[in-house]
Amino acid sequence: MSNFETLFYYIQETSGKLLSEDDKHLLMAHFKPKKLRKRQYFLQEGDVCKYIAFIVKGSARTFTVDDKGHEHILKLSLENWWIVDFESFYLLTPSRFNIEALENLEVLQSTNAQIEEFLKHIPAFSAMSNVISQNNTIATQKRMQAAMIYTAEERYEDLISNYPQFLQRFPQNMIASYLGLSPETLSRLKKNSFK
Amino acid sequence: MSNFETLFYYIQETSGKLLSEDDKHLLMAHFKPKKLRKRQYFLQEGDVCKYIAFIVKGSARTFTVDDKGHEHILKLSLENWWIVDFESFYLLTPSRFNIEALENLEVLQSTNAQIEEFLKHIPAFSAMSNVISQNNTIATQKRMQAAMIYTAEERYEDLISNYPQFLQRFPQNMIASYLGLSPETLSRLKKNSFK
DNA sequence: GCCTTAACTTGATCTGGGTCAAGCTTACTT
DNA sequence: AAGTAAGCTTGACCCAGATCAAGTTAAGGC
Repeated sequence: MSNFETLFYYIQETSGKLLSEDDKHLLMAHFKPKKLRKRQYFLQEGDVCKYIAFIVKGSARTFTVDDKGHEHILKLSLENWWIVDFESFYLLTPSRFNIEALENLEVLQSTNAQIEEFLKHIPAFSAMSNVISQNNTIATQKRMQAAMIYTAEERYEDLISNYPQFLQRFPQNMIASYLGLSPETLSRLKKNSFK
Repeated sequence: MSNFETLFYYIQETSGKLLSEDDKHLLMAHFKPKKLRKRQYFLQEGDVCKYIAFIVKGSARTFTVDDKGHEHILKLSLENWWIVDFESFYLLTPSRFNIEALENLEVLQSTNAQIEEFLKHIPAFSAMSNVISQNNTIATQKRMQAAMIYTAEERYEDLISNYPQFLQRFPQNMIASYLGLSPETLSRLKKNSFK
């Protein structure tokens, strides 16, 4: 499956609508393939996030660095996910986040102006956008709740059942940071859960 | 200003578009005014959230109860906010949340099916919906980040500068729960910040 | 206006998870 | 294949914020 076929398939699956040939040509004209090597940055703190990108292959992390120089991972992303800092992308403000490739990364990227065009002219794209924002609202609410109520151990078990791929694809210290834990705590927690 | 005028004004302000007379009639036909007395529930855990409501007057809290019987407030809502559990509302699943009036509450409520109609037929409504979901995405991302990085004190100061009305309208123990703190901790924290 | 209940404060103590440090393992580099 | 770096584990210690308890203030109900 080519990069674009992956995107087309994703849009149709998510929206429940078909793309016409015209739709596909429009998407192909305005989504640009881009490759990043492991450790390269898709977005750097302080820059405006000009692009939104669809991951065709590889993985990435979105993180901030606090005053003490500690990194905090807010999001881990795999194939068929979007990477972007929405705040910066919509409002054109400098981003507070970094987005870094954790493996060699292949994406299809586009700008805000072009996305507006897609939303206006491609019904499947606009339906997809609604579905995503709906899912997103639900997921963040859940994660919020999880962060408030659950202990470290419960959050780890939650991750295992909701995103088992993460354990294969991301090093443990990244998972720890994503869960808001120190690497040491996650290590100990795993040991105890097998007793 | 009548209940509906408040809603019309809100939609126009948020969307940046005007409502036609037809639009207004459609809204008036399908948003039902409802009053709840202080302590009454708009939504109870386990029920499906059939309505979304626009607060015309009063305030509410969205909270869950954990295994130990402790309440956790996820959201505090005032005039010109919406109350709903999106997950339950969209997916028709039983809600894990309670939504309770903290003051006598006047809302305008509508169902999922009717909202779909508004989105289809009223451009200002659909634009408003996009703006809200955009703001929502940004706000939750910020709150997520805040929860991961900031100390209790920093989160409290953040609340003071972002939502100063909250201090007037909500009792301190509710604010503590919203911030993920025990009432005792918030009390101590306030004392120290005035030293 | 009195009484009950809810909200807030203050102190004493406890604990989950962080921090620091050192050793161990796995995996890229050249 | 050896060398170096990155990731993981384990132990000792520490601290922010929770919990428990008791007293104080404020506010709704009749």
